[in-house]
Formats: sequence, structure tokens, C-alpha cells
Amino acid sequence: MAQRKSRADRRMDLIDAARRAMIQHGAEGVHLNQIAEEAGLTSGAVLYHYPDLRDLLIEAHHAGMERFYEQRIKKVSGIADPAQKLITTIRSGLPEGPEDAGVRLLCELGGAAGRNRVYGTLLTTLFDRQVSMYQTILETGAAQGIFTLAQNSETIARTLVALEDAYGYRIIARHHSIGPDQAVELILDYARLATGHELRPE
Amino acid sequence: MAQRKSRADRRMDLIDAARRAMIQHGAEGVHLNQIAEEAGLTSGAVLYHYPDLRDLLIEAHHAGMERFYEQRIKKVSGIADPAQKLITTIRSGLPEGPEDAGVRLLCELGGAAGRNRVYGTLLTTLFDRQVSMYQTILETGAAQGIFTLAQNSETIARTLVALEDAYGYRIIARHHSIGPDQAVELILDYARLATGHELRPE
DNA sequence: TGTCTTGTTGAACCGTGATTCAAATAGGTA
DNA sequence: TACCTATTTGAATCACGGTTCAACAAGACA
Repeated sequence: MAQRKSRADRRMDLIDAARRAMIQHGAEGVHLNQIAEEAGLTSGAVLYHYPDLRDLLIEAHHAGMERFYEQRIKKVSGIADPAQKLITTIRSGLPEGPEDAGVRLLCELGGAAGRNRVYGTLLTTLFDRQVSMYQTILETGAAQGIFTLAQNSETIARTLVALEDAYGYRIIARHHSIGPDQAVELILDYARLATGHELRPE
Repeated sequence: MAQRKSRADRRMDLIDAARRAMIQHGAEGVHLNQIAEEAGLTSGAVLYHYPDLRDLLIEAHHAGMERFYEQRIKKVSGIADPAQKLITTIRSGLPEGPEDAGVRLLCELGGAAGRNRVYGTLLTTLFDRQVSMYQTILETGAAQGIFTLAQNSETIARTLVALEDAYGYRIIARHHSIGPDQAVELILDYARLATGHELRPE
């Protein structure tokens, strides 16, 4: 028998197992047994904690998004210079490669969002948070006279997030000539135009 | 009994039925019976034409992409002025709303591309064709002295396609403040920066 | 220690979707 | 007209995934 755990611990395990299972089998195509196996439990145990599987899936998506966002924040937290901060933020929004689990899950979500309002809302919320994040960097840089913004900060921020998203999809789909490095360069190229800064990585 | 049809005709019907069924139930979640019902046939008849359902799904995705691309080409075919052509092309790459069937299918495909190489290749091919399309417009405009390109044409073209894609996802996910009109404006805002043209719609 | 609560199992059950195939039938052809 | 072939049906079968639940086991606690 699998080790007995507290309700809270087990739920965390299950959320993680669901995340992994969805990445392997798709957000819609995933089965209860696959999640159970991923968690090292039987299907009955999963149902005991989540009588409605959809709740688990939503929580798993939510957790995946949260994790993705937190990681980004963490990566740029120590950087003071707005230009370096912008460069690092752009990099942190892209998958590390076609197998990147976090971004794979987000892409799954994108496909399902058209049919599922909850998923749509989750994605929309993430988008808006990322836009705010960029906007803060842009306005800080502008206030310090480092950036000369060619468009209003919300437009630039939205464009940056949109570009990350789209190149993320390209990388996940294994585009032959767009990998993480090329994507960073493409986005930076726009960012230079929009900020008037040369944005050279240190 | 459903009307008897030739092999070729029936396959076309089935491809169309599969497209509609996938939009309703997801690229992965779709069932044989749903496709059969959509086509007004029984499951046996579907299997008669497509013993392996995956082949039908791939053909349906392919047809959906082809249709999307052809529609775009058609919409801009009569326009000579590069600026107007660019504006119209941008508009034609976005969904008409959250229910837009063509784009919904492409979004489905994006989610599945991480797990399915064939789907990844389909999407990548479409991306590249769209990039070429924009590149031609940009270079024609530059050659005529109408556009003053701030980046090389491939970079601009890739950025434009990426923005279309990303805002397409936002619209499908029902972002509260980004609809087709706002998306066009956001993309045009970048296009102005990149082409040095004011790009006013006639 | 014994009891109580709670998490977990495993088997049984049910519904559903895929698959098979003999029979029926529509259309073409001689 | 009668025959032939390709298409479609509908029922039977199979496999599998979700759901239920009685029994069991692991801690918690007195």
C-alpha cells in the first residue's frame, strides 16, 4: 500500500501528478487511471480526494500557472537595472526547449480555453499579470531616463507578452529555426525599437 | 439510410464533419460517434472510409489550415497598395470573435503540437507560409518607397505573425479587453513602428 | 494497550466507445 | 431487366474507464 498521507499533502501530490499526466496525455485526453498511476495510487484513492476530477484538473492548471509566474518573478528579483531586468524577464517567459513542462501545460490550456470558460479565465488572468510585470519595468526605466518609450507602456507590455506566448508555441511545436535563443533575439529586437535602448546582455 | 456517395465525396464530408466535431469536443477529446453524427452516418461507415481515425483527424486539421490560409489570400488578393494590403492581411489573420471556428481549430492544434510531431509540423508549416506572405508585402512596400523598414523584413514578418497568433489565443479565451478590433490596433501599432508608415485604414 | 478516524485498496459493476461483420441497399452497368 | 459492386447499416462483441463500496490498514489519541 502506498504511504498514507494527510489530506493536504496528498492533495498536493495529486495536483502534481495531474500536471504530469496532462502534459503526457493532453488536458482533455487525460484519464483518471493515468493520474492515479502518476501519483502511485489507485483510482479509488484519487476519487476519495477529488470526487469530481475536473476540480483536480483546474487546480493542477492553476498550480502550473502559479509556479510558472513565481519562477519568473524569482529569476529577476535581484536585478536592479531596468535594461537587464527586461532582458532577463523576456528569457524567463520562454520555454527552455520543446520539452519544457511548464510551458507545455500552458499551451495545452490555450487549446482548451476556447471550450472551457474556466481555463479561458485562468489564461487571461496570467496574461494580465505578465503585462503588469512588464509595464512596471518599462515605466521604471522610462522614469530613470534609461528607456525612451516609442509607444505607451501598456501597448509595449502587451506586445512583449504576446510575443513570448507565440514563440513559446513555436518552440513547443519544434520549429526548425526558432529555438529559445532565436526567440529571445526576435523579442529583443522589438524591445529595442520600443524602448530606444540597445539592450545588450551583460 | 444516408444518401450513398462516392468515395471521394464522402471523404470530403467526413473531413468537414471531423473539423466541426473537433471544434466542439477538442482535438484529443473527440469521439468516433461524434464525427459520425456530425456527418449524418454511423460509426461503421466512418471506419469504412478511415480505418484509422488518426488519419482522418490529421487530414481534417490539414484541411482547416488550408482553408484558413486560402481565405486570407483571397481577402487581400484585389488590393494593390502595400499599406492597405498590410492592414487587411493583419485583420484577416485574427478570429472574428471567440466562436470563430477556423481559429479555434488552430488553437486546438497548438495545444496538441507538443505531444504530436505531425501536428507540430503542420503548424510550423503554416507559420512559415504566413511569414513569407508578410515578407512579400513588406518588401514590395519598401521597394516602392512606401515603407521604411526599421528591422529586416523577416524579423518584422515573424513578429507580425507571432502577434496575430497570440492575440488570436486571447480572443478565443475571451479576454475582457482584447477583441478583434483592439488586437488589430495593437498589431498596427507595432507595424507603424516597423514600417514607418501611418497605416490608416481607408 | 485498545479504540477511533481517516486514507487506501481491490474487486465488482456500469456505461460507453471502438471494432467487427453479416445483411441490406443504392447505383452503376450489361 | 437482372446482376454486381461499393457503401451503409445495425447488432453483437470487446475493452476500458469511471464509480461504488465493503474491507482493511495506518496513525492519532486516550
